[in-house]
Amino acid sequence: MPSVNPAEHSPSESRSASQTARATLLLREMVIDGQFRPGERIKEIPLSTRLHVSRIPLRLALERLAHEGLLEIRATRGFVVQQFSTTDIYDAIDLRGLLEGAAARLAAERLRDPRDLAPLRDSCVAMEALFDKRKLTLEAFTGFIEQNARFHKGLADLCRSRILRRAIQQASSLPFGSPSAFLLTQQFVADSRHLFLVALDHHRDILDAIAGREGARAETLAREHARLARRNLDAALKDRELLKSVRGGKLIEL
Amino acid sequence: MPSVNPAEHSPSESRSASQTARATLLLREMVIDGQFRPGERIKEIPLSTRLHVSRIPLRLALERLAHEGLLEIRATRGFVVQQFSTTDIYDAIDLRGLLEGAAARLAAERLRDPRDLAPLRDSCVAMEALFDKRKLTLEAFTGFIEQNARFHKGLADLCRSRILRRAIQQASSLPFGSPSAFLLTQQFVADSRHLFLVALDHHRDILDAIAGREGARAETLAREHARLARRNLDAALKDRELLKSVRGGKLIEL
DNA sequence: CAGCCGGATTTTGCATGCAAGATTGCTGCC
DNA sequence: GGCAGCAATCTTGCATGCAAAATCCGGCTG
Repeated sequence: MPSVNPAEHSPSESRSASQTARATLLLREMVIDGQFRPGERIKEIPLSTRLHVSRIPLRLALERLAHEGLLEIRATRGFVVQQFSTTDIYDAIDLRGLLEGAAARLAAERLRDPRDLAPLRDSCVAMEALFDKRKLTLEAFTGFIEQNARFHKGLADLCRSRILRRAIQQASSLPFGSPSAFLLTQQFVADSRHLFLVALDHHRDILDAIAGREGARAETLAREHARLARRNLDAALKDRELLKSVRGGKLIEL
Repeated sequence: MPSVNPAEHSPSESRSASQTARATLLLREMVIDGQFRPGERIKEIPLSTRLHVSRIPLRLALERLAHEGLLEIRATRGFVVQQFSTTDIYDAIDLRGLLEGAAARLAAERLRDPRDLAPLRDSCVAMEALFDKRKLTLEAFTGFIEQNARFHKGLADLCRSRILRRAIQQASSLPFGSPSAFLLTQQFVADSRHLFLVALDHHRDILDAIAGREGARAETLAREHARLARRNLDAALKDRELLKSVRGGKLIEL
């Protein structure tokens, strides 16, 4: 067991939650970590002993991950981990862009009180503060990720559409569909400063468009903003070794 | 069988499939049929005896319907049926329009062999044939629904994006998100002929745009096409009694 | 030598039962 | 009379066990 199995360790951390929640968390990490070969049938009994849960909560966890899109339910019974082509990933990014674009437009159209923009504004201000130092530290890096998530969450909330918010969440839970995808590795830290500055600029523009109730502009900007993730993907794809260290990289078929 | 509970009858029809599949089917119908009050907590044991399945497959069915968006998982344990505002329904329709628009654009952009358009073309031809008679019969009505579904399915397939196809399917499984929503009742038959002719015209235009590789045009057309469903909703909303007879109408909060 | 068929083994689907947690109603105190 | 605390009951979460279905493997036949 070279890269250790988290199930064997630290059972204390996640013991409080339900078995199903634990199994879901652990299993998701295992899948994303590439501990199953794509196409390989996942057998319940060995997995349940490995995760220290019984088969019932394990089954529920498998179902949930299948709904997320990480696993596939084979007609002839059994779960299999999904493999993703680079096209799939591009499509997932564009899908999120499409949905976030719609959210931005709706946010502009349905905005009532400008004070509702506070979460977005705060995120921008906080990000700005992170760039004070000339060099990007690791804390600043993780702080950026955090504020980025906050902005995107705030955008989804602003559209005042449960339906669309739900769709965005589902699209973001898709592998590589998250707004922070491909940013979650330290190797990029050195090159990331520029990217982050551009992203912040995008955020400011989107905020400005919503504040000015310019729906079409907000939509276009948010849609294009998602394509920043493509750049990261392109960078990762250039170096296979790097790709393997990216979260979920082992699920990409080359 | 007008409105009786299907669980009590015809256990023969769905006996072959798995218990979970049966439970999912039956439960979905019960929920859409309004047999639970929105906000009411669904108790597993009485339901399981009523559906003639044990709690394990019932639980799985509940989870699936929750993922579909019909049920909500309450934090303090338990499932509850969702209620939908008219805004929710409008948003669901627009979401499908957004996604189908993207699919139409991709279909135009990624089209290789014009022969791939055959499914869409066939659907249009078949629909046309249904209008031969001056008056719309019930068979023609159901035939229209069928061909409509075929067209929309074909559109999703043409975009060559698993990710987008998946998103469309999820959006369409949302209550009232289906391309045939609000058409599934006979009361509308009389008024529907005009609507159907318009829909067929839209389909032809979308097909034409894709065939001509006019991505932007195809996107706009498909997006607007979804708004036909809004008209049906508006018609249904004018008459409360009518609304209650529409599939899923009892889930709408007024 | 390849393909097919049948039995052994594995694997999943599901029912039952139990224990922990939530809910409700009652009682006693303020 | 209202509220807090407690207890009884109900409800869900989960483990175990069994049966059916699928898979695998070896032998047989063409």
